[in-house]
Amino acid sequence: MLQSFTLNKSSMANQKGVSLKEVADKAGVSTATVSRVINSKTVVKGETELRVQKVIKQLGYRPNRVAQRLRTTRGASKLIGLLIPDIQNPFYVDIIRGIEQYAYARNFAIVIGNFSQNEERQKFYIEILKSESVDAFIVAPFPGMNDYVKELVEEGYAVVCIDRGLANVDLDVVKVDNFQGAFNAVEHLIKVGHTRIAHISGNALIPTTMERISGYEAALNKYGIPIDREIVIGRNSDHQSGVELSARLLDIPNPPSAIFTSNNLLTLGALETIHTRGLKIPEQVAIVGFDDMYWSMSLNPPLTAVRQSGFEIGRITIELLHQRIADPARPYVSIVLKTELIVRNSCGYKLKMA
Amino acid sequence: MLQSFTLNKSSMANQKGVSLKEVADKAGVSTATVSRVINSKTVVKGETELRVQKVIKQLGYRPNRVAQRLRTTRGASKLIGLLIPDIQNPFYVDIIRGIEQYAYARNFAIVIGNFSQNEERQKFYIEILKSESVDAFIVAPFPGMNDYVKELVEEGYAVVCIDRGLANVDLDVVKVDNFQGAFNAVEHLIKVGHTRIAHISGNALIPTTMERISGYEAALNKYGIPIDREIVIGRNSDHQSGVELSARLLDIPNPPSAIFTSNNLLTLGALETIHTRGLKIPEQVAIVGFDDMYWSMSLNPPLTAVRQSGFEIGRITIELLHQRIADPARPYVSIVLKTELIVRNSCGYKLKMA
DNA sequence: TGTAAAAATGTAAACGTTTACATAATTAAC
DNA sequence: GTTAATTATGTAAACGTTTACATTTTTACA
Repeated sequence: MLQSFTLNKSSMANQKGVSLKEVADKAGVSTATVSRVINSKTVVKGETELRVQKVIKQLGYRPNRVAQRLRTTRGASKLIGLLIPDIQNPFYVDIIRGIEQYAYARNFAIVIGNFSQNEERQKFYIEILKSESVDAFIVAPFPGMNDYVKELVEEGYAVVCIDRGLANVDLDVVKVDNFQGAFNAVEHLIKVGHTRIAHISGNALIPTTMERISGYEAALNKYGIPIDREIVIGRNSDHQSGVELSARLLDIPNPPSAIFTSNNLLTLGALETIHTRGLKIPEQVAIVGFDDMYWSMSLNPPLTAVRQSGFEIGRITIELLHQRIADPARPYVSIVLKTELIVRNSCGYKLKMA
Repeated sequence: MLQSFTLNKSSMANQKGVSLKEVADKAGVSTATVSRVINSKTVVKGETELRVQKVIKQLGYRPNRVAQRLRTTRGASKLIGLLIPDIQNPFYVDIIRGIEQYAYARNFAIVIGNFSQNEERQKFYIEILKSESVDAFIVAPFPGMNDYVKELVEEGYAVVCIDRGLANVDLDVVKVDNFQGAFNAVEHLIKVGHTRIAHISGNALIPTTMERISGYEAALNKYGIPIDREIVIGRNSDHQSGVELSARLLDIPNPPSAIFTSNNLLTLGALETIHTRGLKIPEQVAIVGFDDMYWSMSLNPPLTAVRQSGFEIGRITIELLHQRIADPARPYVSIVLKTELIVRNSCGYKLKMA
């Protein structure tokens, strides 16, 4: 005899979850009471609360975040929009990890918009995120975004800028001490004996880039080494620029003995060129890069690098956002984290003890 | 005389956007008509449509996606949940980039849950994403997730698995030919003269891992090389495992002359150990890894690797999801992409021409 | 010109919550 | 044992859309 098929599968299809109303009915209370239990707003009488809790467990009820978001005013929608310039850059990945960890711990969800260093796309994502009713924006702002981000603040969104601030706009910023980080890196090169030190920088319109250039110059100045503009070059903060600009540096008649690169993609690009040409590091050309990576020791030789903790930046960002939402009038702060120079073998040791 | 301050700034704070109703009022039509114009569902009379469009432009109206999502049934909420095992792994980053690019082009937003290879956290994210009313899930399922993911399918979500499928559950899968990829890598090692080839594999509970082991074994078999279980070892698919397992391999009395690593994090870990010990690649130990990276040429020597296109996986995934939403009854498919062996300098050349 | 059919638009309910306000139950004060 | 104050709960509107259904306008055809 044939077994009858259970139709569970198809009958379950497209069912929406348990609603608050169902919980209310089953517990014999009003929807308001259930809502109050969930949000533990007003005190609900012990007995009632227990009964409602039980039904919630029993039915496996979970509030629909979309309905919550629609109903509540900004600041309670528990959603954060995250605008990332380049998700291929491990530094931003670290930031994302930090943000994610602490955001979900506070019951915030995050929506990521990776705009690939493209201004149009960043604008596009801002519009999308607005229509998703986010509470807050986390932005690493790109040149040309000043007005857009300013608008966000004026419209009442909580906004935190990471990695760099915004000219003429007051807001919360979490970044690292780029000047000091660059200074330390270049000073290290000088101390191990280099005097002809090049710098490959990133997008000149980003404050971070300029701060690192300043740190580079300050270190040279301190040791009385003249700055040669021919070997301070920059374009974009990407891998290809690293490949090409390092080639340009190595092609000049009097090439540098060391290169300081302004971020990890530039570093990797420069390494590609150096290896392709069969140059020995650090003997023929030394290199120190801004941004450490968890696999810097997998490079050959292991890379000396300026470490900035993206994870920590993420953590603090969420903290700031949380405060801002709780108190929109709190004064703006700018948090500047220290960097750390991780010395490995890509710079040479000549005068290290000097 | 004192200028009066404009209060625009503060009065704009916390304002919500322009609503459909406002558009309707200003255009002198009903909300239904505006909605129809937006969704171009029913034909709206030319003149009316033009008028509405004009008001939309004028007011800068954008539909509130949250309200849309609340109202519509599943499949129209234009939100995709993405469960990523490890955002630090560049392969998944490529997938994310592919997904993102094509998702936003189709007006889908994505929410990423990076569960860091943690089963509990994967479950946690699934619950969150459900309460965000996503249309669909993209999952690289972890051991122990079978039932959970199965449930998603049964509940009517569109689900696509990436990188690996699920035992006993029918669904759409996008992956690469792991067997062939591994086979090619190992065959290459054999052709350049290696016979004692080790394999560092990943998490044994993930199908991908097993397929790569099979490919490894098949290549050895083809050339009559006996399989030595002592040099086929695995643990997790992370950097630290690569560091430690490669050390173990190099410590045995009769160490391998070549290592085939099962993913990019293991490769980087192994490289760290090899460089730390000052071993020359490929003379003292050769290495070929699964997963190419955009900076494989920045390694020294440049890495020979099996390339799988994460970006392409992402593209196809969105395509499949789109089809599934349009036609929930479409038969399940499993898409298997070819890999490509990128030969660089980490394996040696001895018998390459043979 | 009148009527039926087709096309365009409007009305109002619904999605799942939260919350101001109203009401009911309890406690406190006399 | 009243009444007032307090506490607990309920009622219903609102958030911004979409959509089934109802109504109005237009078109087609006799």
